[in-house]
Amino acid sequence: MDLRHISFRLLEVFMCVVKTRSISETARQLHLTQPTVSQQIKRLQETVNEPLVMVNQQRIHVTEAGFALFQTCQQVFGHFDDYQDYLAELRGGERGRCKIAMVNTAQYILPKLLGPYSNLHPHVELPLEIGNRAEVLARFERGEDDIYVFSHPPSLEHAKAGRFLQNPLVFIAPTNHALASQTQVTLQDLVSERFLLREPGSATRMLFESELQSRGFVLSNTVQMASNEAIRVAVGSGMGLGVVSRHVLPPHDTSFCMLDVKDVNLASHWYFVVRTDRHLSHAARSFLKFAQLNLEQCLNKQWVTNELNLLNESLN
Amino acid sequence: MDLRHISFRLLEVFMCVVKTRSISETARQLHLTQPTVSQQIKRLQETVNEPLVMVNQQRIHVTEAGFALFQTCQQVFGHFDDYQDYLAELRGGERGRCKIAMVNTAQYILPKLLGPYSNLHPHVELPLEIGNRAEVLARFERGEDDIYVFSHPPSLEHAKAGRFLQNPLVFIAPTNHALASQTQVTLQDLVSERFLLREPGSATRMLFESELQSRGFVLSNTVQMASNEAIRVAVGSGMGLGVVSRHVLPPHDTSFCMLDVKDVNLASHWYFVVRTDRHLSHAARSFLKFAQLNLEQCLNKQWVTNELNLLNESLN
DNA sequence: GTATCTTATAGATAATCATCTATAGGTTGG
DNA sequence: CCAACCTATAGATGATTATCTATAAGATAC
Repeated sequence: MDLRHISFRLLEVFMCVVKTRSISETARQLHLTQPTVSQQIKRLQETVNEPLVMVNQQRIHVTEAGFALFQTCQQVFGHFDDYQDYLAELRGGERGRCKIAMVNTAQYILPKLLGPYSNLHPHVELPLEIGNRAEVLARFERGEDDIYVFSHPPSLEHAKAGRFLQNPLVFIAPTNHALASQTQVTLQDLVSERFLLREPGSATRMLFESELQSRGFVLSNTVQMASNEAIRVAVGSGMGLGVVSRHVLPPHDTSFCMLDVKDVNLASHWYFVVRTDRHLSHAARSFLKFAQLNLEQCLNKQWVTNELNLLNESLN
Repeated sequence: MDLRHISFRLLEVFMCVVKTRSISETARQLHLTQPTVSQQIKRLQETVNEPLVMVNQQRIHVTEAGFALFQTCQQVFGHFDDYQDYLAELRGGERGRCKIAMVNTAQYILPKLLGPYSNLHPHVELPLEIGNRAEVLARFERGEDDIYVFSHPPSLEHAKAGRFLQNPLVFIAPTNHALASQTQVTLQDLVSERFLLREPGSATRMLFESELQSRGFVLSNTVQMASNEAIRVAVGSGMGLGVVSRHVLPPHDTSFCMLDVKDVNLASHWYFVVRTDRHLSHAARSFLKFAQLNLEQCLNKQWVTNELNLLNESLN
């Protein structure tokens, strides 16, 4: 039995014949002519190499083999119906996967969106990738994920981006540091301090360094630390100063304080970025739509910059 | 999603791509060229209207929808594999149906074959139809069954028959009847007796009546009875004489006896009859083969006339 | 026995399919 | 950077399919 050239149409016709017990009636129901149906059945029988229906007195008798095939077909179509349902859920964003790659710092704010979304769409998988800017950029280049979260989006040749949150960088110092109580601190006041910085691939570091460079400053004393937490704790312990995203700082930690630096504004924004040359999963679209509508509820309104409507519209 | 024009071949190709994660490898395995596979996948995706695989860095990534379709296909092919197995059993005669229509009298002997056969092939359905000759003949004309059991087969224009058992008709009388102890009884001695006969459609009756007619006798006193058992019991009770198949008589009943009629030989044979213009089920073939090989073991050898080899050979 | 229904067969045709070859444009690994 | 892969696209072709119309032949019903 060579199934290869059997189409689902053929099975559909066969099933209708079994159901109606009539070639002519099948032809009428499926808007075919009677010879067409006769011939289709004949071909199916030749493929299966077994009589499936037998005509007796103008009445169709389904053989054992025919009935068994009918049941098989019912199950097969059942599976495809299930698949259709699955697709519908997928397209509705109720099911599927939305792979998000984000830079380290984003992990302090994105969960505030992901949590509510996940509660609303429990069947959507949300695998997260977290890395520094360089790593996420590499993933972006390879198109490994659906959504990328950057502050400062990469080249947008094959991508679109939408801002959704301010990302103010602040200088932090130990509470007992000399500069802590001073107002109107300048960059000049800071460069001689020891700075605790993330690794070179980090966006925060790059932003800070480009500011320094453009203003002709060079740090004399830096220590590299692997994470924002490490920096925060180290600063709290008096090891030096730090530059971190405002979002990284827990609200009630008194072991450090923000400096009032007057001549530096390292504000940037968080962007959702998607590639335009890759298919975007329905779940990802669904998440971005959700973000657009729920940013203000999920995140501190103070920082929200909701430009996702533009992004979402351009994705249609 | 219009499944109608999707062939199983297409699904096969798709499954291979999912398994190998490679278009080229699939082409090699299925003896196709790479563009063919590419295009097939493309067509499938257009039909489903959803990306199923995505190519990234020369590596194929299967989407959610693609993997779900793969699983659907696996199940679908599983069902067809099951169907194949079922067909194999059907063809081997281990499964299926063998519908047998037999004349009343045959029910005394056929079960002796059916029992052992059924034990050997427990999954074969053996629905039996029992009627008098006229009724079975009507079924035969309409081709309602696989095998018909007749004494004296009908016109063999669209049928073949094979003898398998003698069917001697005997005259029975009450044990205390005057003729019971007489030897060399003649037909002439009998015609004035009251005869208990089956209905006109019965083969036994027809055979007896044609014998009477050809010899110019007419029965003067007949009573119609519905079954062989009724006749046997009525004869035992002294109600009259009977003509019945030898096989109908239980071995140890002393309420009646067979007469020694010298000038009448109403012997006939049982035949298995099958139509040649209808498909014969594998189970029916299997049963006839079984009968050919086991007649002597299942039935009293004294009466067996095994000509089923000819019938079976002509059915190939 | 005729009108009406059923299925089967033959012959024709346009659409579709399954393929191929040739080619182009990316990736990867020395 | 080149050779060796990978996949995608375009264009061509023969085979197969899905249809149809016309017709025949058998069954049914009044």
